[in-house]
Amino acid sequence: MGLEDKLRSATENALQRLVRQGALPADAVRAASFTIDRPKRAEHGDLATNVALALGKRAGKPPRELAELIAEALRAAPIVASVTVAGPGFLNVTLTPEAFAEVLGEVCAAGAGYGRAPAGTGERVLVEFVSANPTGPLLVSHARNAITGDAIARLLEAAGDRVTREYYVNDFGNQVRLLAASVRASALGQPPPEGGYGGAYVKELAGWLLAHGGLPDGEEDLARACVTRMLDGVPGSRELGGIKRTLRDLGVLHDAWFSEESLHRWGRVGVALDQLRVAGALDERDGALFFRSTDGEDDKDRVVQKSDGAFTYFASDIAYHADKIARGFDRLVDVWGADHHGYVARVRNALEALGLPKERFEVVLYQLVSLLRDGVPYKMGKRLGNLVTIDEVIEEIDAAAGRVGAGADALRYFFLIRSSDSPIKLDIEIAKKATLENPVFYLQYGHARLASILKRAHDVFGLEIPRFTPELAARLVHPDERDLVQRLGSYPRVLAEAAAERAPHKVLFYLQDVGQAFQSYYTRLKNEGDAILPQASARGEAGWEARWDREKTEARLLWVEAIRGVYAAGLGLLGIAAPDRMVRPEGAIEADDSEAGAAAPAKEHGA
RNA sequence: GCGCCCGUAGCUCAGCUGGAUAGAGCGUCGGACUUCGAAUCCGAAUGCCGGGGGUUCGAAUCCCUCCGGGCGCACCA
Repeated sequence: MGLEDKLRSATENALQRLVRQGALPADAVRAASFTIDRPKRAEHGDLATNVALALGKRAGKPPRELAELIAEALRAAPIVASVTVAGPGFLNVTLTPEAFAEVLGEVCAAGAGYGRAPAGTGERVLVEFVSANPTGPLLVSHARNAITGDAIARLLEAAGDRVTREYYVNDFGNQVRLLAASVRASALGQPPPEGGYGGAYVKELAGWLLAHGGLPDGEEDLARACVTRMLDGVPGSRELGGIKRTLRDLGVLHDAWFSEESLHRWGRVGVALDQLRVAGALDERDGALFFRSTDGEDDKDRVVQKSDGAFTYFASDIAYHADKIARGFDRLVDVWGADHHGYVARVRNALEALGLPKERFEVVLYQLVSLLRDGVPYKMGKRLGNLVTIDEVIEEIDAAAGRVGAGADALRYFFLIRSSDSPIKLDIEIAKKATLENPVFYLQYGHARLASILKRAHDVFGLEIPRFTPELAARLVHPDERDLVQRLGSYPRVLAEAAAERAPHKVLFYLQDVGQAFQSYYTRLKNEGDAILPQASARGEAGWEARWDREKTEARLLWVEAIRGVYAAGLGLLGIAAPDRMVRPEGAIEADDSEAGAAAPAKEHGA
C-alpha cells in the first residue's frame, strides 16, 4: 500500500472516530469524497488532503474549523508525524520514517510482482488489435495500433485480467481477391489488375508459390495460400518477411488469429443475420438488406447484404462480435483508429439487437498518425508507391543505434508517450536516423545506471543486495531517498489507473519521473561529497575501510534495487527493454566544439 | 450541416472524477566532469490554459456558446 493509501485509511479512521464522538454527522462523512495528493511545494509536507474542504459543504461548518478538528484526530495515527492546517483548509501531513520504511518493505517483499494484481482475479478480456488487411506488409501507421493494443493487453494482465490477444484476419472479400488476382498476374508476367497490388512482395509471393508446387487453380485456394504467406512470410525474405514476424520484432504476440472467411464457411454470418431478422431488426430496401441501426443511437441504417447478394464487412463483423461473446469473454476491447469511430455505434447496436450484453463491448480509439519527412507533410499512398513499412523503420533505427531491438524500443516509446486522444506526427527521417536524441535512451540509461551501481557493488566491494530490515530502511534519511520511496509506493496506483483508463502513457510518464528523480539524486549526492559506494579517491587514504559507513551503503543498495525493480517492471509492461548497460554507438559522440565555438561567431560578423 | 477528438510555454505534449504560486521534454541562455556511467545534473527566461458567459468558497478541469484544427458521416474495407 502506497503512502497515499495509508494516509487515506488513517484519515477515514480519524473521521469515523469523530463521528462516534458526535463531532461530525455520519451522513456527511459517508457522502464526502476527498483527495490525497503530493503537494507541489516541499514545505507543504509529504502529502496533503482537502478532506476538510470536501466535508465543509455537507457538515455545515467552516472548513478551517473542520480542518483543525480532523488534524487533531489525525495526529494520533502512527504513520503521521505532524499535521498543519493551511490556506482555506488543506491539511499538510508529514509522515513518520516508519511509514516510509513500511512502503519500502512492501516493495522489497513483493519483488517482481510488485504493483500487479494476482493473475486471474479480473475479467476474461479479448483484446482485438492490428487486424490489418493481409494484403501487404504492415506500415508505420499500423504500428500505433499494434503497440497501443499490446500495451493495453499487458496493462490489463497486470491488473489481474485473463487476456487473449486476437488478430482478426480479413481473408474474405474483395481485397484478398484482388491480392490473389495480382499474384496470378505477376506469375504470368502481367501487370496487376485495376486497383490491385503491385509491390515487390507480390512478385516475391508469386515466385515463392511457383517454386513450391505452383499456384493453386481455384481462386479461393490461391487467396488462402496468399494470406497464409502474407502472415507467415518467407524465411529470409526482405520484402515478404510476414506480418507475424514484423509484429514479433515489435514485441507483439497474438494468441489467436481469427479468420473472417471461416465465419462465412461455417455459416455464422447467415445465422447472425437470421437472428437479426427474427428480432425484426432487418429491412429490405432497393434489393439490399439493412440492419436498422437507427433503433439505437446511429444516424442511418447499415447495409449487411448488398443488392448484388454480397455480404458487407459489417455483416461478418456482427457475426464476429457475437462469436466473441459466445466464447465467454466478459469484455471485448477493440483497438481502432479514430477514422473508424462511426463504426462503434452500429456494432454495439447489432449486439443489442441480438440480445447480447452490449456493455461488454468497448473500443479504444486512437487518433491518427500522420507522417512528415524533414518537417514537411508526407503523403503516403498505395498508388504513390511510397509506403513506409514498419520493417524498414526498425531496420534503420537498429542500424543507427547498433543494436537489434533499438528500433522497436524507439517506436514503442514514440507511440506510448502520447495519450490515445493525441494525434501523432511522426517524422520519418527523425524516426529513422535521429535516434540519439530520442528520449527513450534517457529512460534506458536510468536503468543501466541503477544496474551498474549494483554490479559495481558486487564486483568491487563484494556486496550483495541485503535483505530488507526496518533498521536498514531507517538509514535512508536523505530527502531524495524518502521522495523516491514515496514514488515507488504509488506505482500500484499508477498501474491500476493506467489499466482502468486504458492509458499506457501514464506508466511512461511515471517512469520518466522516477528516472529523473534518481538521476537528480545521483548528481546531488556527488555534489554533497557523498556517494552510494566509496569512491576511488576515498579509498586512496589509509584506513578508509574503518571510516566507511558500510550499513548506509547497504541500505542504499537495497533502495537502488527496489527502484531498479520497479523501473524494469514498468518498462517491461510497455515492452521497452531495460538494459543493464548501454553501449554508445560509433560516431555518436559529438565532436569537441571548443574550436567551432570560437570560429563560428567570427564568421557571422565577418562582413 | 450532424457526430467524435483536440486547442495549455517558441515547438511537441502531460495535467481534465474541480483545490494552494499550471508542469515535462525539446529548443534558447548561463553553470557543473579528480565519472559509484556527463546518453547526466543545476539554474534562468518564456503562459489572457483559443474567446466569451455560467456553476462554486475555488475552474486548465464541469455546463452553455462562439472561433480554429483533425477524423468520420458508402450497397468500401
